[in-house]
Amino acid sequence: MNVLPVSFFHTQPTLHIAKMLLGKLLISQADGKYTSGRIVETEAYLGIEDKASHAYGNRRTLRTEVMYGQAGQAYIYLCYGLHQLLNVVTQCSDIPHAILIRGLDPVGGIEEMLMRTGKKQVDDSLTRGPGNLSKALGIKQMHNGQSYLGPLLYLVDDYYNVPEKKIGQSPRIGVSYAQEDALLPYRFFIKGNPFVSGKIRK
DNA sequence: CTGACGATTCACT
DNA sequence: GTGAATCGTCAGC
Repeated sequence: MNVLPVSFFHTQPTLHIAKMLLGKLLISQADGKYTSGRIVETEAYLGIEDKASHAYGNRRTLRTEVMYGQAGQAYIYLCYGLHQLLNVVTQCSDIPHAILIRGLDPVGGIEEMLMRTGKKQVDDSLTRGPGNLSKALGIKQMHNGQSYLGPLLYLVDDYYNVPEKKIGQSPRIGVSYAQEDALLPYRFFIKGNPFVSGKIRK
């Protein structure tokens, strides 16, 4: 059981980090409660040269500033005015890479997740998809800029092993606006896991 | 200041 | 398969 060190987030390529995050534990603290899940789906956004990234073309605004900051922070983006999307900032300052967490296998605090989402029992939709998992974990704007080394957010290696042959790769979801970059295979997922979103799950 | 729009989800046809 | 919900952000005026 080991909290990932800050070096994990800047000493290897972002695409590699996105793949390595599969199987890691994500823990959140909100309203004094801890909830956690195992990451089963991620997407990489490679900053200034990636048309799907908010930082494409080196666009630096109040919103994107977090991505230009230190590795290992959370970048949280309000999508469609409804959904908080949870990212991990990677690479050194001024290189605005990020990884979107898109799917979690629930592990701890499931009762709290059910309360937050208003569900009566666990089903695949509890933490499948970036909007759903943020709701279940209680992710809000207050988590923007928080470190994944704690105390509100943690990424933990509990030595859960994801075999290479269980890892799938595909284009990212919902980024058709990014033209040719929409086809880049920057999405990673654990094959067959029910908490992976989208159609391509194996 | 204004308008268009989105890294989504869910209910409904 | 289609459309509504819903609001912060950003480019352009």
